[in-house]
Amino acid sequence: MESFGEIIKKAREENNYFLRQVAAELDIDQAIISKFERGERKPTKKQVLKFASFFKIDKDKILVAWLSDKVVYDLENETLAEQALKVAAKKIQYLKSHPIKN
Amino acid sequence: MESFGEIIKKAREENNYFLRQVAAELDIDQAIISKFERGERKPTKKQVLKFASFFKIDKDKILVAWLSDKVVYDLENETLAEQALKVAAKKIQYLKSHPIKN
DNA sequence: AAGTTATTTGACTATTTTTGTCAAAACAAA
DNA sequence: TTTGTTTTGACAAAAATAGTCAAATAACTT
Repeated sequence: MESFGEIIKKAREENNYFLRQVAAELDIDQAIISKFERGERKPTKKQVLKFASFFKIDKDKILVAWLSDKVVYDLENETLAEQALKVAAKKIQYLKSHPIKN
Repeated sequence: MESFGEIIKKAREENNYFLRQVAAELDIDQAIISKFERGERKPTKKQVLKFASFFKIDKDKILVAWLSDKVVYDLENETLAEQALKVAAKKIQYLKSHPIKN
């Protein structure tokens, strides 16, 4: 149940990298990575995948962390968050069973 | 499990309004309302509440529809949607039990 | 079918939000 | 203090979202 930021910070520390080094490797400003780690900014999907491949983090794991962070962001400070999640689950279920829309 | 658009379209039709009239009442361009009804655009929270009060729709109901639409939007086309939702639920649960952050 | 009214579409602009860059401040280790 | 790392914040750039409007389309009505 980790956040994206926790995952990449842990990975960075376990692999003994400085922000500067990761920044150079991934070509992302180190200030931004610092913000990612602390959840102050949210990465793009492309950036998420860069981290996954560099640190060899399971793609699904990191994507789930990232996606769920986005959802949490949408719902935080909303008292109806839980209800909304349940309804969202049903809607997604529905969309899955009913093929495409276009 | 309705979407925001379905709710307001139904309300408009049941109350026998033309888009033009709702647009005038709520001071929202009718083209935009047309797009709301068909899910082509997403309203702001303020707009959602305008609709609720004008049509006397239960606030919670319409807000849940709106919030869940947003979540669905975040997750659509993502195969990990269900997993992300579950994790998001846990995270929100956690945030609720653990007071404020600031 | 023609005329009238309602809805939808799309091009355009404006506004807001998000993203990236950079240097300086703050922090940590020695 | 000196050196090295991380964090912060101001700013610019870019992208996403929102609003406006007129014309096209669709739906009624006669």
